[in-house]
Amino acid sequence: MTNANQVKKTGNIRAKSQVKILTAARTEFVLQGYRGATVQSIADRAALPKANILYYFKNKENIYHAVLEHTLEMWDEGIGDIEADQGPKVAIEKIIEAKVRMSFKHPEASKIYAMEIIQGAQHLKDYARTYQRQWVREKAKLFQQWIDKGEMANVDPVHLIFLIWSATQHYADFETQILTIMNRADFEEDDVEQVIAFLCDIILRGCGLD
Amino acid sequence: MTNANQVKKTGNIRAKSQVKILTAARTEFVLQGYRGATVQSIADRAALPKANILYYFKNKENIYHAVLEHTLEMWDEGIGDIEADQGPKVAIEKIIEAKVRMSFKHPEASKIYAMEIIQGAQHLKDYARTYQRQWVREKAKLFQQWIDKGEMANVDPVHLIFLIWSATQHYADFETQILTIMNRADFEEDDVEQVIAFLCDIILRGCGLD
DNA sequence: AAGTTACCTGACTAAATGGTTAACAACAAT
DNA sequence: ATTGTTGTTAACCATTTAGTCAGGTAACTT
Repeated sequence: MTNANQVKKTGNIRAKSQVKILTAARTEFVLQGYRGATVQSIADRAALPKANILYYFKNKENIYHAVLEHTLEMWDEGIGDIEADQGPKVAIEKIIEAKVRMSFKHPEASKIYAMEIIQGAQHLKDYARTYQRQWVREKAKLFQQWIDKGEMANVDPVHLIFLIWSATQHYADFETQILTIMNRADFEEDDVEQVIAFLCDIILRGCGLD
Repeated sequence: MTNANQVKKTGNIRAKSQVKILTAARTEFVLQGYRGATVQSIADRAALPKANILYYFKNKENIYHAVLEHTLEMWDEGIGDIEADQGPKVAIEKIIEAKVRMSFKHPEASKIYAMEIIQGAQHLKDYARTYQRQWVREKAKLFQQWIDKGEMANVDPVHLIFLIWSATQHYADFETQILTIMNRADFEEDDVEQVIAFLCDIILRGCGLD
């Protein structure tokens, strides 16, 4: 067997185990919080002995960091990028759609991130904490240009972004509450489209874009 | 000394200690989560010996329940009630203003509640879990009547309430992130009014109420 | 003054937890 | 076959944690 194959094979075991562990860990961290999730509980959920978990990850904090990192990557990929030439309507629609789809597809990722921020972002490195500042500044600048050109109502662009973020993430983070209020056991396919339609409708009109 | 005075005096010690403990506990629960907050850390923050904490509260779960209950009471008091005869514009303004003020005044309460919901509301009793269903149903009914009378745009009332909740709570729960993005150390008086104005402006217009 | 109640706390314990180690198993390369 | 690498895991340990308890003090009542 070639060296490449060997790397691939061992890499597979490693990768598979890590995915199993991280998946279990993500769930445990959401359900129990950082301190409440024990290495043992993660091991149980992953159906692996505890020592095996600590063979692949030096320690608990490492597991959490890996989960967090994965979450941030997902956020980065999932958030639709917008450009100046497409106009405010398409831009807002793209952001709303991307974020709503992410919320329904990866609620746990959103929850982990939310809990981290709520608790003061103690585990986030500085670059991760300030990363979004640049993102918001850039997008806000675009919105401001559209406002200056009279292409949309004069609303504070930064707060507009907060509004879109909060409204979309809400469906992930407060899943439990929303399902209770809607008297449902689970979300269905239609819900995603309905939420996208609702938010686009009201926010676009709110921006004078109907 | 009369019996009433005795009750008052001892009651004061009890009440004072409990407030001190609950205040410390709330902060610890926010910063460290339920499992991460230790009785010792609460004791340290309250500047009391650990055994004293457990004199006033049977156990850790009891402390948490007391904190949660206090949070729910605050939510109940703080949320402005709306009525049919005032029309949709005033109603929405009242809800937004009440919730934004609460978010800026008691961010910790909002955070505790948010974390509890995110983690699946494991500590909330059934009546607390379903309490808001009735609240939302009632208010949604009002909105629907206004829609039917053509007094506001045809937007889903339930999702409208979710939108208002999420947008307002965001300023409490994601305080850390918002401050980082706005490059600020703290919120100021003006911010509250500005957020209220922004949200009323965009949401009212979104509901066809400008 | 004596008794009763509320309040306070250092010292302790049993259980849980994160992490280590040492021995072993699978397997590929030489 | 031997050697080295990777994966596996039971047993173990030091520390932390929630909660108990016994012995106190202070305040109030009679």
